[in-house]
Amino acid sequence: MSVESGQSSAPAGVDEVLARVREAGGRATTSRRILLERLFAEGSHKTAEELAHEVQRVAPDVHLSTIYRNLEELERLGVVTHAHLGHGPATYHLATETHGHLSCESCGATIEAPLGLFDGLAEAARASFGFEIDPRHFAVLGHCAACRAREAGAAGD
Amino acid sequence: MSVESGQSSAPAGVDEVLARVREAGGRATTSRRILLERLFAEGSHKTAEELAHEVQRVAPDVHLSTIYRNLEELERLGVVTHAHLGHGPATYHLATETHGHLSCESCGATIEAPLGLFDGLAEAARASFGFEIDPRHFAVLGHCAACRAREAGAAGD
DNA sequence: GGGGTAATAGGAACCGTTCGCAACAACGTT
DNA sequence: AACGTTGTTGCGAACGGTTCCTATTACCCC
Repeated sequence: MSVESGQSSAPAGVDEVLARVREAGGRATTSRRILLERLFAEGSHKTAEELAHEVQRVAPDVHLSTIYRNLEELERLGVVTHAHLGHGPATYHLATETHGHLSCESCGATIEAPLGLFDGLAEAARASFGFEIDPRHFAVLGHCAACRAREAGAAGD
Repeated sequence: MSVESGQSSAPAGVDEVLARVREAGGRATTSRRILLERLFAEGSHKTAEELAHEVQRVAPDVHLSTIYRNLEELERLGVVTHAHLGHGPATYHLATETHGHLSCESCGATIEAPLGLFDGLAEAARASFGFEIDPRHFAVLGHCAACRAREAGAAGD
């Protein structure tokens, strides 16, 4: 059971995505192009607002709601995914970057973990409940090494 | 490393909790008592709004913000915890009921999983990143057996 | 039972996100 | 290259969930 319904492998560039957008009956608008450029630029886990600011540096009139709408559409096309890393806004990144998330409840740091890390839980959940976990959409919370050290040392807990 | 910091074991009844509230300089108000009665009544994973409705059946003037404030206070005292089971509002339950959560992205069903289920992931995360997971606060999302069967059959995916 | 103060009702404010609408602009057609 | 179609945009209002503010209430200690 692999993930291959509809869109084959994810496109490697802005123009390819825009071509796909047009195939789907959409239009290659400037705001969409600029947003895609930002998404293809390095640095994952950007919130809609961060992306909006980046886009607005180039095209100041692009509205936040446009960012949301475009992200939604790109997600529908399988180009983009979002992840919830804890409280606060969702973060968006290219669907090509596939990984799970570990997010520190103390400092907010996020670890991108290979999906293999979750195999143990995946098997256990499958065996016990027939439940198939997906560690990509919601992060698994906890405490990172640094914060654990700090907390253990300080509180004497 | 067990969980035993601060407050010893959780109290077993409304009055014990109220006693603890008073010890901490708080007051045993009626809204607080009624809320606690609702929390000790069976049925976990209630949202603040659901609890508000239940409380208001007895005391119609209790305001939602009061519910939130009391839940916050009770959480500070270690009596109550909340969990995020996906999108939507947080759910609250007594801190005595300790378990992780598996939540279905398709149907929203929530499985209360014994913490042992997460041992595999816990070890892997510890070994790879020094990260200590906490599966209680945020659910691990995925797809439950029923939805998987339905989706596999229907979509032919 | 009176005084000090924690807690309350009520509502406004907040954040992240979605929606409705009139104006716009991308694209295929001519 | 102008045209019409219609997907898209900007804008603001609305939304759900939660927190904050303020005057008033009611607990509790004495």
